[in-house]
Amino acid sequence: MNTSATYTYKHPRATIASDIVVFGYDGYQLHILLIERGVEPYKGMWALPGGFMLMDETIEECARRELREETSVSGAYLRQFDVFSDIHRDPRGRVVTVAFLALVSKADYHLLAGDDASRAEWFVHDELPPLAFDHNKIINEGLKHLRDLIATRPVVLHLLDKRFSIAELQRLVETITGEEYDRRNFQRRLIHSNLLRPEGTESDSGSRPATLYSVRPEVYDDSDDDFCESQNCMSCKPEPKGSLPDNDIESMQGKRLSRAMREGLNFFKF
Amino acid sequence: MNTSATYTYKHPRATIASDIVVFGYDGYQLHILLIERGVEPYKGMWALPGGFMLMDETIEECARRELREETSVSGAYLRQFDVFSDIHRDPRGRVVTVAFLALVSKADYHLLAGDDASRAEWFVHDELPPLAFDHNKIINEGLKHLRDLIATRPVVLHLLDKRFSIAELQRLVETITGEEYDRRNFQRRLIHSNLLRPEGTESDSGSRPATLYSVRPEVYDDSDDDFCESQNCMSCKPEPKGSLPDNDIESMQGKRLSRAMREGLNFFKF
DNA sequence: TCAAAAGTGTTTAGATTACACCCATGT
DNA sequence: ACATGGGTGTAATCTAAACACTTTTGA
Repeated sequence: MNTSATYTYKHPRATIASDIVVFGYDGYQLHILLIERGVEPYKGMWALPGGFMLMDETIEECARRELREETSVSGAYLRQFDVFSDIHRDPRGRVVTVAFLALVSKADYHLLAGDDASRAEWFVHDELPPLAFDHNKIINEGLKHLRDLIATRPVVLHLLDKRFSIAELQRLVETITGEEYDRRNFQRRLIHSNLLRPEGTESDSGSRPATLYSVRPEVYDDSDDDFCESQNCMSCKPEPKGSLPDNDIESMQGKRLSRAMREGLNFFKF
Repeated sequence: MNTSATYTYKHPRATIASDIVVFGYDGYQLHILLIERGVEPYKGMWALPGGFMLMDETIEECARRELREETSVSGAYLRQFDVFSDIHRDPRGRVVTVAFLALVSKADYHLLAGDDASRAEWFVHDELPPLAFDHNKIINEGLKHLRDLIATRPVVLHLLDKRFSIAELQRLVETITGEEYDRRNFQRRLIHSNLLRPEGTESDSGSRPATLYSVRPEVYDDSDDDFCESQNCMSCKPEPKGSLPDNDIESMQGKRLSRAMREGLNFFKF
């Protein structure tokens, strides 16, 4: 834009930015997406994708744009989770950053560094390099938030590939919550949950191939970046009234489902 | 300060503010604290307490300061819950606001309007006057957040007076969640929860006086504006090892407590 | 002695856990 | 045929909901 223009105000103002903690899952390990900074400060160091808010965009739009520009990731599930405003958190001056969480399947993206980023790479979530700014703190809070979220909403599903096995999902939930669950109970719970639709089977594998599932599209409604608030969310309606999808509730060995199950919520609070 | 000084930057900047949704409970109804604006814009209209962030304070400090200056409320439980950044949300220009939740017992405060506020008053949470800016939206999100929070953390306890009856607590939980619970089950659950300590009884009442309780101080640790993360939180330790407080778990009619109960979490998800 | 709200005990439906077992595949 | 992980059935345990009943106060 205009490089010589300046902007003058009666009171000092901080700068507003967004930083995004992008979680990616590959069926085995939870990763975090980092960029190598191409400009000062902290040039050459790893950092979270993010950047300054423009005057004609909301902070959500800012997060989405920066993510796209710096890493080529687009269309991800995004959710604001905290604000960091320590006075000296940025050597350039007063910068207040709004932290976002993004959840994607690693398989969905080919990373392409751009803009202020000279590289963009996935790191296993607990093997991170030294980070610029207070990004370590931001990531820690992001992990905490993800743990909280998983107990309330089926957000983890965003981390899975289009088609996935229940074992993959279990590994994911276990790394996030830090607990272990009985393989067999976990399986039954999910198969009967009405959240998933079977869709083919694994190829190779050295053992019996697992059934692959996809998430019933009605389960999430991202229009508001939130779950289960649409009228069409079958998993959320107490009584679907009409005929049920494949997994007929009543046909299941005569056992009834828990309320939590029927509602498709509170899934991963084991 | 210096009234003629100006501040010049190379890029345009938004202003950062905080707004606080203060919830107050009086044993019967949930209230929200509003101020009458004493300055333009929206002069004379009701609004949330809040204001611009200064350069030498964090956004949390800003929220606390504005709350004190405009309403004289101090020492409340405060928690950031959302950021509002719509481009035209403030007629004065681009203002991004960080929304906070505050939880207090109405009895603890004598309101005293000050600063930009000409009046400060409590309103029943579902009988609010027309509000300035997008404050209606902020309050709605605040209520949603409170509902989410209550299922995860025992935050409601902050809304109660030092000493309270279980009936008061039940009314509170019911207005927040919008559900009704069996009085007797609710009672037992809480009495056996290990969260409360009996402390005298109600006076007058027209019927059998209720036992009053106070919250065991170990239950919350506000140092980080968060619960149950201190080493001293007895309710959170899986096995307190030593001797238990009054409410000995094993002595309770031989019935064991649920994990949720023992941990003192997930209390109000009925 | 009655109304009104506090508080206790017990039953039962149903949800979760633990675990034995069978199945399908590659080597 | 055996190792490996996928998937099913079921008994035992635990939890939460429903509700009858007793207690304590003021009028």
